[in-house]
Amino acid sequence: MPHHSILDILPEQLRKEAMEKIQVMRFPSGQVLFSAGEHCQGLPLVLKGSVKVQMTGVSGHSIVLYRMGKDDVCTLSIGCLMTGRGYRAEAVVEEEGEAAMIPRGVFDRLMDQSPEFRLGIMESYGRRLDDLMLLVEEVAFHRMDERLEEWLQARASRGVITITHQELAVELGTAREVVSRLLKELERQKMVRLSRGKIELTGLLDSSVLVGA
Amino acid sequence: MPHHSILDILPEQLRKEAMEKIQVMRFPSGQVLFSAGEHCQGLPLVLKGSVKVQMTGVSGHSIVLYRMGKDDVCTLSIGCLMTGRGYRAEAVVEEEGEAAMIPRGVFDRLMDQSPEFRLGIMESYGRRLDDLMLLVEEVAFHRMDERLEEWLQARASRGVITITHQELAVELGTAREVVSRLLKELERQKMVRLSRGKIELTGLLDSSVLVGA
DNA sequence: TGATCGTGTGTGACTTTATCACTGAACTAT
DNA sequence: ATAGTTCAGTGATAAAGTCACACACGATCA
Repeated sequence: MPHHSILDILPEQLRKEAMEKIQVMRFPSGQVLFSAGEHCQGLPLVLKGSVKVQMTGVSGHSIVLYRMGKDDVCTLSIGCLMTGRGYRAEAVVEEEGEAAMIPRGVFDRLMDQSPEFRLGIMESYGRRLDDLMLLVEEVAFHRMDERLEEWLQARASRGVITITHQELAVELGTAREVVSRLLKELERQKMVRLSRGKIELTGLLDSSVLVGA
Repeated sequence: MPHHSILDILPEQLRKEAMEKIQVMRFPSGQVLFSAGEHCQGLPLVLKGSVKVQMTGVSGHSIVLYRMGKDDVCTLSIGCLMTGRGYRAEAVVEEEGEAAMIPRGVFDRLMDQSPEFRLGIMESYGRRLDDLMLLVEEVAFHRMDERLEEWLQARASRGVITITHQELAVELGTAREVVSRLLKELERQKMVRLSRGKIELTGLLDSSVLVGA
């Protein structure tokens, strides 16, 4: 029995009807849920796990746009579902999990019948828009060293992160060399310890702590 | 009698009801429709003119996120309307025009009653999301000289553009000095002629013409 | 008809980031 | 152990961002 905040708020009758037509899919870490150009079959609701959405530019470079986790709705799919256009980005599973697929017909019906469902969808859209606006500002105006430190902090203020420099470069939308150099500098400052495919955070001092003091 | 594609497709009955509660506002060039932090009173539908939406980062720098023109819906307002949060960006009128303001109650009713209206709203969201995704890619991976040339081309492939370097910098999300230098370089290449507050395009050769040949 | 002031533009010096080209180190599979 | 693959480090150079300041243009006012 799939649980998702946007389904749980539905009135009993509608929820039951919807449940019957919803398929739950499991996805292993690393699986590509959809890639650029593909067409959308239904609206995925993330029940468990985490998925990153990234796009690759004409330049061939990629950047991570946002992540989806439990109780998220795949906002991108809504647009593709309603307009029939293909995806512009791709979604890759980071942490294995499962999603409920809402077929087009059920989606239309829920949008029509349930103000709660509509609100959920609109909120999801609003959040994505916000995320992207913030990302634009981040990419356009923030220094790479600060962005890298923030990323590391957000991921784990202490402990070991398993990621390659290349993947980290995609997270930040920069080049692998840049990440390597910045990390080396952090290592010289004793803030991290580096090894192949791993970054150990040892003494990252969040600069905002100093500034905000 | 206001005309807007999302209203014109409504069934007669609903359209009439809506029209009664909609206020049409005129706005002069330069007017700020809303700014960051403000709360939203209703959903603006652009009937005429053009509006640019820009945000200012913590750094103090600004960047233009997208533009709205005839038949556009102010997507940002939807989110603010439904969640009650304040705007994160600001909207400035570029070309004087007018907008129809849909009050919250009418918006809710239209969303509830009209699949056509819903589709229009969702399409609008989808387009914005696409715009922003493209912008992220553009900002993260494209060279400034190319972006500048593209911007000039898109604006007017020939003729005089009235804009300051500072404003152009905000369009591209960069610094004024960078724009000044790139423009000077274009002037040396006889592609533009510069004067205070004006850029005359003389012989801009779109590189895509050459590449695509 | 200058003098003055606000705004826009030009530019040097320097830092940060991106790109290119390559080396070597670390894991994997045989 | 060896060969192949993926990751990481680094020098050289170009592009872009930052800082500081000079100057140019146009409006206004005495």
